[in-house]
Amino acid sequence: MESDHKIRDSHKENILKWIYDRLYLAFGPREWWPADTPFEVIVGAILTQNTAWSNVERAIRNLKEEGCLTPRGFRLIDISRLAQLIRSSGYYNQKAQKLKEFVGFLFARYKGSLDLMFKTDLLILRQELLEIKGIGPETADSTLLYAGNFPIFVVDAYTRRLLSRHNLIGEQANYSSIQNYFMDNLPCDVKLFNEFHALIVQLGKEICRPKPNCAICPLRKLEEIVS
DNA sequence: GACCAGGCACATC
DNA sequence: GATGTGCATGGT
Repeated sequence: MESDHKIRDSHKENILKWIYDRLYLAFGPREWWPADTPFEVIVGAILTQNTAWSNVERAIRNLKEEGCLTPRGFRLIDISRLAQLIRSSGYYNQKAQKLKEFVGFLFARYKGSLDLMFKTDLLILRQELLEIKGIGPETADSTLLYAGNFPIFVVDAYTRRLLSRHNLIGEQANYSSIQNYFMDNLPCDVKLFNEFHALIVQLGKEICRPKPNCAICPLRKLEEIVS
């Protein structure tokens, strides 16, 4: 029984390694997250919720031009002005509120310092982030991995789609079960988690979304090894 | 003009 | 616990 699990687990491990290798070969290092500072990563993670990244880029550009893309800048800026600057990212009233919630937390708990915040134990900090209104599991994990360099796997719509399309997870799989699928079957490595998630997003954006084109998909032979 | 995009909170049953 | 709904812009 236990050996059955081991066989299954090593199979999963091999599939994940296979997927990673193919994606890395196809797309190369992604060098994520596309941002200049950890704070910009967090802001981008909130702004990209259910929104195309191109819409977020415009918002980030506005924030930089305004010179307010810092914890202190966000603390001081009027929320209606903030909403106006991030308008292109959609849901701008909600997102302005979320950004204010986050910096409110950052100052109340960590004196406005991300360095201090990221000195906290991973699981404790993750829980704290999840308690902030507007930060759910994906935003929390993006923050932890891409801004804080913590070894945690980010699950998003692309990840879910990839696994369910290839029948690697059930229809009903929730966030943490998908996250565990990766983290239980991969070495716990920040660089690997960073690169893998970025590659999955690249696959979704470049190959699957524009027009599903299996002929050029780097994973087109996946079915053959998933048996 | 419909449909989609790197979610999340909240209401209702 | 599952399911539905509001939030909103810009690209295809």
